[in-house]
Amino acid sequence: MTNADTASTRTDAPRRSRPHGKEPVGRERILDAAARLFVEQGYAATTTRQISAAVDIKQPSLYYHFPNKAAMLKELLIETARPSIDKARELLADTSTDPLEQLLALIRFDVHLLASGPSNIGALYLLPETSEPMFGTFQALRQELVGAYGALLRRSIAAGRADVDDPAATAALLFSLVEGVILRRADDPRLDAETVADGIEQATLRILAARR
Amino acid sequence: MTNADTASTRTDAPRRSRPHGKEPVGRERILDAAARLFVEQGYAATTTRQISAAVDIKQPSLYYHFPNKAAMLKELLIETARPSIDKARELLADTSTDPLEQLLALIRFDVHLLASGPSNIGALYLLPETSEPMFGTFQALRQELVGAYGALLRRSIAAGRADVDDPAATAALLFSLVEGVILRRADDPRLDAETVADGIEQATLRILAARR
DNA sequence: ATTATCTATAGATCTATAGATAATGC
DNA sequence: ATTATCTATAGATCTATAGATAATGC
Repeated sequence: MTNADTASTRTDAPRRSRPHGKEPVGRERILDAAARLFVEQGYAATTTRQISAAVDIKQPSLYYHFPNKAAMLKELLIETARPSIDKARELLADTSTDPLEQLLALIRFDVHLLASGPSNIGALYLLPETSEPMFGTFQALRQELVGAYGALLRRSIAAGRADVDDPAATAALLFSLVEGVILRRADDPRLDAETVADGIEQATLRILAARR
Repeated sequence: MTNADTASTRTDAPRRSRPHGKEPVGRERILDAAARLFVEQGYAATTTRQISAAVDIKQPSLYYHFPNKAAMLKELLIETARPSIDKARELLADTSTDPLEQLLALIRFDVHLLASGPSNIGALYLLPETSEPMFGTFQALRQELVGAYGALLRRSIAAGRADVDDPAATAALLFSLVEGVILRRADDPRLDAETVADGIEQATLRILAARR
């Protein structure tokens, strides 16, 4: 990661070998292809051969980049959840801002993440395989995110910015409202992220009996 | 299906043969076992051998009851969606009742369906395989249900019982709020159906700026 | 005769490993 | 020497069909 002393040419791309006259495929392109296929067909129904064909290499060549198929899904799950987690931690650390606005910001951030990008990447979260112990790191991150919704909601209530009966249940409900974007996008792939975010923000304000 | 003239004994169970001294397994028990496995492991990851073992028969014996594995999922999807569809049609046909109360009744009905029962049966809806053309009948039923949410919401607005900007988007949002129960139940298997239904009803009333 | 099962198995995969090899960078 | 690929293949499935057979109901 420390390539400060390699900044010699115009490009800062890592210098790698290029066998057979082509650029090496690299983990990223493989993960992109795997993500698309996992989302469309599911994890178990996607074969390593399909993934390799999508990036134009032979099936066993995948194993140079990943120890096994599950490692691809694991990396995808964690990398997809990472931005939300980072955002949540950042917001939680800042106690000088209106917590209701922070909660709304986190919700908008997550909605954009789920409603943007070429494929419905959030659908990875819905794969039945994600509940297997091997993906525990991802599950923990997702629970941390639910926890952040709860914490920001409790702070909002304490600040007199929101009024709900059961904060924990409401946090879970808001979270499922956000993740529901995955389902809505599956039903209608042309959903506009901004429009959906507006609608969910509006609904959130009403659910919390809040106004800005 | 016409067994009116077979009502001779105390039991009205269909008379079937019982090979090997045991009761025949029957489609229902096979479907129950398949549902549980599909929900836990996913469709593709569940083998016909696992299903047959769960009902204590050999793998090829399944093919006496079903032409193939997909037929099991197809029947499960349609049968699981059926009660909601029936309820929705019944409500839509009755134009003499307050549409807001009808919408709330449909929502409660669906929440109970998704939050009750021993296994998270609604998780079948989230399987990536459901989007394949072979399950088009199920997809159509599910869209009919979304349509019913929209119709009842528009009637509620027309009756001055609800106030929202974008009825179609709000209907989709409410629907995803209800289906979100599947995700919440996956996170916390001990969820109480009645409590969840109360919370979602409360949230719905606020989202619609309605009161009873 | 019908129902519901069984055994045996064909044929088609699928994941992952072993070992060879070509291009690259030092 | 290292990187990133390839070919060949082992070993383990997995779905579905064919054909036999035992229990049942008429």
